[in-house]
Amino acid sequence: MIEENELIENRLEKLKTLREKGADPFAVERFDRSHTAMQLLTGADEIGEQTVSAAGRVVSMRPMGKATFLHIQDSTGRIQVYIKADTVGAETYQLLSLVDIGDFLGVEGSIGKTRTGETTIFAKGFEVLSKSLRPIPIGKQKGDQEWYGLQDVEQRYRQRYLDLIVNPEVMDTMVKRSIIVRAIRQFLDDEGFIEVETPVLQAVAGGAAAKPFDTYYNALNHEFHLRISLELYLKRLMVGGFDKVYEMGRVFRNEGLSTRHNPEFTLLELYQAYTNLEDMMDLVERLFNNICQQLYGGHTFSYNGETISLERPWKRIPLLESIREHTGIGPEEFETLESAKSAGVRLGLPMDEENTIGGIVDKIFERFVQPKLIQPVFITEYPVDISPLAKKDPANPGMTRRFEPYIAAYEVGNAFSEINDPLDQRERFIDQARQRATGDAEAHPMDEDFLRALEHGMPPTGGLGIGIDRLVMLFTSSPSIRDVILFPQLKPEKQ
RNA sequence: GGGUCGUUAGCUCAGUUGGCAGAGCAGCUGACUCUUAAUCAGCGGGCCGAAGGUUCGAAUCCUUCACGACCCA
Repeated sequence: MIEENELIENRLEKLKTLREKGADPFAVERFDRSHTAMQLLTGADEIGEQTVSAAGRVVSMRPMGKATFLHIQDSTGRIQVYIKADTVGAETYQLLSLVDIGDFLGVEGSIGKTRTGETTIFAKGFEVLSKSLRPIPIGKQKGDQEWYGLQDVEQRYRQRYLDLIVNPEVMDTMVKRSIIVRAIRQFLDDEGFIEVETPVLQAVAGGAAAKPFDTYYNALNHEFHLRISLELYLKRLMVGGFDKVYEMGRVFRNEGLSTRHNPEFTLLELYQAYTNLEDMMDLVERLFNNICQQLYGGHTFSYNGETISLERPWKRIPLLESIREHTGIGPEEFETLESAKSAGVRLGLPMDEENTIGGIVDKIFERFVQPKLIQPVFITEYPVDISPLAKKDPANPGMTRRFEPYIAAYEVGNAFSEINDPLDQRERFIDQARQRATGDAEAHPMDEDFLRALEHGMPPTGGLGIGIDRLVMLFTSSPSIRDVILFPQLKPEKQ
């Protein structure tokens, strides 16, 4: 449905005329390109006299009577085209008056430079390959400073295709996202990991502290949930005999939206038998350096003006030590719930809803420590009550063998030596059920099927999870998760 | 969930104390055969997010709602 609008009517009229002249743009099926815009711009000298062809969207037009300059844009860049009535013939030239900014044009000609030195296709002919019936809000520079383009963030998200046409940095970020994902797969494949796929629809959604999306499967007459993590199914595979597995997939959490949260996001989880969390730290360091190498050719990159160095080894510091460092409150104050609460109150945090020591520690850390963690650091030793799937630390009562890597104040992962003691795991689930009963909707649900798997025996295993979206934010200096997701969640428009 | 801000032409934005709704870009008509997101002359284009209220008079003030951004929980 196209609403009445003068601009659209004009273009519909032009389309009609093109069709009458036997140049129906929508009848075209293919066009042979010899080069991309970038290849023409960088390789003009080697190309020499030969005839080239290129295609793209018209992004600017400067008609000057019987000659016209325009730019076409493809996924690699923009190149100028010069079309002269004498060269292409008067009849063909007249078709140009039916071309609008936004249309797709195929051009054939020779490459050269204009008087002012811009590399340009001097057209011998052209073809309209598709017509844009709605105006494209392509920006324009007037004088030194005035820019016009697509600014409205809501429209940029709802109509991302326009954003991609108009704002080149969006395409750039998404290409980097692809490079990162590819680097991860390549790295893990080279390390001998097997990529697997596990169910998205789950009867029990576990593996993380989050509320799931609920749905209903008619054929089985049963309620299901969209997964909130990959963890419990991948561990079942460790029971089954995989030594090294990973999955990179979409998970869903029924939570609010923010610059760091989208309800669906991409999670990488991997598990490696016979390794512990020190091995996972080693893997994280190597993986991040590998990504950085592929993106920027070294082990440093810039995040919002800060230079981040991924050089190994990264600093390691226990969670409670990091809190002491930044608040002066020592580990001894977190031994009882009462003193932990009073420490929180002393720091000015509301403590009404907190009912576990781990919860209070988490809150204080997030507020006072996390923002300071710019260079890479592994925070280690997390309290048992907020780590229901991590092995207890025998040397450190109340703590688990767990770490989270932080870079540029981002939590970029979560890893631990996995619990493989089914008796311990059952106790943790029971404890979580107690928290759930007191109103914590995010406490981990009991999962008897998973416990049964553990009871068959799982080797000692190191596990690691990495949020891909935040990783991309980190490596592309993106302030919002919406900048790294092509179609971020929005409320539907009213009809 | 709470707070702050935003929503005006296709796009980017002005709009004074409440007094005829504007500009640039693009669009249309014309001129122009090396322009630099051209230049020159002219012309169109609006449910001012929605609904209610105050007022002689509302884009502007008040209320509610919708959508979005940022901050906080």
